[in-house]
Amino acid sequence: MSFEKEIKEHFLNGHKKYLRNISVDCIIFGFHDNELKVLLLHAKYANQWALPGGFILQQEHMDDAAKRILLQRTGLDNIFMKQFHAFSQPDRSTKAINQQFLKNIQIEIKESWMFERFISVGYAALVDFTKVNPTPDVFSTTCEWFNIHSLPDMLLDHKNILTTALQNLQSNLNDHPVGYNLLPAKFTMTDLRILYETILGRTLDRRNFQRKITAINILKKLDETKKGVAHKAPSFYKFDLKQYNKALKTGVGFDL
Amino acid sequence: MSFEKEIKEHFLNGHKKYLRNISVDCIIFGFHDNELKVLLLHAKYANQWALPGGFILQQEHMDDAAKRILLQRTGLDNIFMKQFHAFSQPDRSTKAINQQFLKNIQIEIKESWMFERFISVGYAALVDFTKVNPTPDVFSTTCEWFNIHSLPDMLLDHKNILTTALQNLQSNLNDHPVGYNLLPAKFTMTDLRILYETILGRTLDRRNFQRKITAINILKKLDETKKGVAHKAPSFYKFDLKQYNKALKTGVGFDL
DNA sequence: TACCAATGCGTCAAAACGACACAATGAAAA
DNA sequence: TTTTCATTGTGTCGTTTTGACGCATTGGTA
Repeated sequence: MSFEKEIKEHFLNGHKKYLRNISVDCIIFGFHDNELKVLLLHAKYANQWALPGGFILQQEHMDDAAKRILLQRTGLDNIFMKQFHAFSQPDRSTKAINQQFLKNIQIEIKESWMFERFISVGYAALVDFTKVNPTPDVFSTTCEWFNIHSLPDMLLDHKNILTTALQNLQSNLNDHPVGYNLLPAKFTMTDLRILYETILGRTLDRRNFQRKITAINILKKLDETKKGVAHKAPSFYKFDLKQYNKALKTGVGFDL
Repeated sequence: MSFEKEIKEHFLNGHKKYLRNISVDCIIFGFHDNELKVLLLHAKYANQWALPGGFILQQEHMDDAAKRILLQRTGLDNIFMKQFHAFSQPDRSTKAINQQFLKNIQIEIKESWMFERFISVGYAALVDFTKVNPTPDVFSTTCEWFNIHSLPDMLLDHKNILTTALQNLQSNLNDHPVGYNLLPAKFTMTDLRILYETILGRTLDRRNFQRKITAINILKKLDETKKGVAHKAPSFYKFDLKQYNKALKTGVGFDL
């Protein structure tokens, strides 16, 4: 199917394939160069950046829709995603943007489910930056990482969604471990601490952090040390996946 | 408009008034006789109990839809409600129940937006039991309070939604104060503690509870004491609403 | 070979916590 | 009227947790 035909089909008959008035937006966090980053798409012609998003198939669980979108944008599978909020301001409509989009590719459509208001449910994911292959969707030109402290102008309420996701991540940090998808398989204690510091936006005492994080028993210290670093060689750690997942579910009660 | 006409209009043209494929369910908690209760509706003909729910008007914020539903079922206004989760299993459809409902009132409708799948967003409210005037909707026969420990069979996944709401309430209890809508304006320390114990499902040390709850500074001790009680007359307290709301927003970090 | 920055482990005082003691209260019982 | 007694208000005490920081060790680098 040609691009034009595909778009036309989506605008005219997409509502048979997808649920109406509801969409999913994904906040895909990555960690690189000691910076927390988020993956954004550049919407064609709108000249604005947007969260990767999509719709829910008629017979699809919303969690699966979010994972499908993540897979399409990053190539990553089997990533833990968490729904955090539904955004429902009455003016959440991309009608004008979609009409401009259609005008630019010279397709004329009068009525479409895509012109209606959408309630969007936000899903957050934490992924390994290095494993991601950023792939734009048909409505976008590029797909890029942004440092969460230098975000561009964004579509609709997407910046608000992103901020909410970040706050959610921060407030969950005390009860739920973080890092499995964000760090390489082997990492140093400093790597992990800097990840926590980056998410929280403040420094943590190196020695107290080590005491607390080891106390919750989600780490395995390896015999191996990091080579080729100046000064004392730090030990490598890896996550005890069984304990890690247990902690994810039941929660750990520790304060950083 | 007659009942039949109203129903027919709702099934045939409701999708012009409301958003499609998305609904709101309200978990309305009340506190009475030292028991945590929840308000349920008895669905006509389905012979099952259900959460009070409804749909979102085309130009309405979902939060407002939840408040509108709460007002209609309880007569209460200005109550703090919080969205806690969106439920999206593909089999969330009341098609069979709605068709049975229509058959019983002898209305024949082939196609309707009401037969489609709905994603439902759960909202929780904590209300003053004594101020509630339970009012069933057009799809229900009665509206009653149930102790959360003796719930009846419920429609679809409503029991799961309710359980999730309760867990949410419990896990928020450490960070956010509770009680303003659940207790009378003046209450004793024991009243408040029993509320906390009821929500958490476990006992709390009377003296330590008092120490901790006073530490977060949301209470004002009144000069008045409770009259007509056997044994020592306890002081009345009321919430310092300014501090209470501040604590609701920013969170208090205390462990019970 | 000396330097030096980062690591790993430990210390210590202050605060928080759980468990519990005890006097004060005031309606009910004797 | 006096005694009883469940409940309240406040305080104690030993333990644990917390935050802040000291210091010897390590291993590449100057």
